[in-house]
Amino acid sequence: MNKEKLNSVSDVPISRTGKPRDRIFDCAQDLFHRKGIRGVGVEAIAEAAGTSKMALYRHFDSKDELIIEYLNYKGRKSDEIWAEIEAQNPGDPRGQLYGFVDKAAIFIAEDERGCDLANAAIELTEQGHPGLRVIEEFKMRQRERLTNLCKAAGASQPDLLADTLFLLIEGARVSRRNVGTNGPSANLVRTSRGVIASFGVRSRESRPS
Amino acid sequence: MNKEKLNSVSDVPISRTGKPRDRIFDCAQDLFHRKGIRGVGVEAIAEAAGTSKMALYRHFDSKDELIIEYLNYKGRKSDEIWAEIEAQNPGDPRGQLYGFVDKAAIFIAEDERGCDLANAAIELTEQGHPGLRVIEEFKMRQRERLTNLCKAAGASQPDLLADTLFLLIEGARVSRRNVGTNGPSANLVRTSRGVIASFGVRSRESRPS
DNA sequence: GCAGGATGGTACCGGTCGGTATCGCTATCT
DNA sequence: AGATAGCGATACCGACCGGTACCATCCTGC
Repeated sequence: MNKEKLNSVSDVPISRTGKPRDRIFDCAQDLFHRKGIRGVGVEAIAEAAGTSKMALYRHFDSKDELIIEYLNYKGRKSDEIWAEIEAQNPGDPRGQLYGFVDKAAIFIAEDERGCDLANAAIELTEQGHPGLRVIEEFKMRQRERLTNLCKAAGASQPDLLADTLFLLIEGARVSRRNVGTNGPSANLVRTSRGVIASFGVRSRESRPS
Repeated sequence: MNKEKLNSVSDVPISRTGKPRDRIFDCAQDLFHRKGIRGVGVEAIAEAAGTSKMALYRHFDSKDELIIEYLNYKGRKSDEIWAEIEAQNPGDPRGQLYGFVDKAAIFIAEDERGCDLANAAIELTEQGHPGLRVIEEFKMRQRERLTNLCKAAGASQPDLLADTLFLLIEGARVSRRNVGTNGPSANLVRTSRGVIASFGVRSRESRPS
């Protein structure tokens, strides 16, 4: 149970410039991601941001507020990716659907920590924690968006296809953490493409075996 | 960040009988499951088991050792379920495959906390923590077992089918926690049966639409 | 019946937790 | 130039963290 020291080389603060509030949040966001919400204390956040605990509490009422902002931030980042996919395949829902899977696979391969929202939900064991609502709402939005995309792509059973893809991606993210890059998550693209095709949605460029 | 009090009604100790070591482990196992590894202190475990911290440290060298034993225990419990499925469908790999999915769905619906091994992997952010090895080995074994089952059932691409099911189930477990019972995890059986069928494995009793 | 080991209780260690009070400094605005 | 507000630092609060020392009791095996 050795607590990891703060002073290790990899723990150099991310942001030493900009307004204190931004620096604090940047560091909080990064530390929450890497060490988990319960694995980081407010003191460590303040120190990483090159400031003091008091300055932190001048901008955030409590650690919980920092957590909520962290969760909303991660949700926003994810929304940006959706917009990006749409921009890359304008007016082409099938392309967007395949693009969504490809993008997810890349993100999963790159980040060993998995989904920050899902991780937070596991750490927030306090019943009725306000963060849980944020997470649930985000995931529901994600599911709905995926369903709409499947509908637009002309899938035979759009709701079922959307949930299948949702589960596959969600599973790949946690599996990436548990079993590593060579585990089942490595097959996310193959398996997703197969499922999409089996629901009657064919991509133009590639055809799954 | 209000720490939940130990004295709440739902926190009555699970086991007050039996040998101290067993009582301690029973309580540790239950508390780890409900509040997460980092959410429970050794003192709380000892208290729940109706004993003292010293007694705990007489049986376990450290909290880490307790964690390792917890992880191994959860792995063993899961192995028992495999044996159960085999016993219920002797010599019938196709039945076992469908039985596996059904069983997984039931477990997911019943337990909102998801997979304890996966949850632990998220909480164990200390790099190279011995528990991570236990988790990885278990998940690898699970994957291999599922692959063998898919082979025996005569699936067209057993490795790919196994990984697809693996990801679906893993995803359903975390989704159950994030979005609740009515989320995508509710469709685990439908979606899994569809995938199994699309790999050329038909069940006798039911035929997915 | 007696010895030895396991048990439970209490107090303690240094350290961290989330959160607060009080400094003196400095940058900005008028 | 003077008022104001944000700032960094330090010390502190009660509580808990993982882990240890010590001691009185109690149950067991011989």
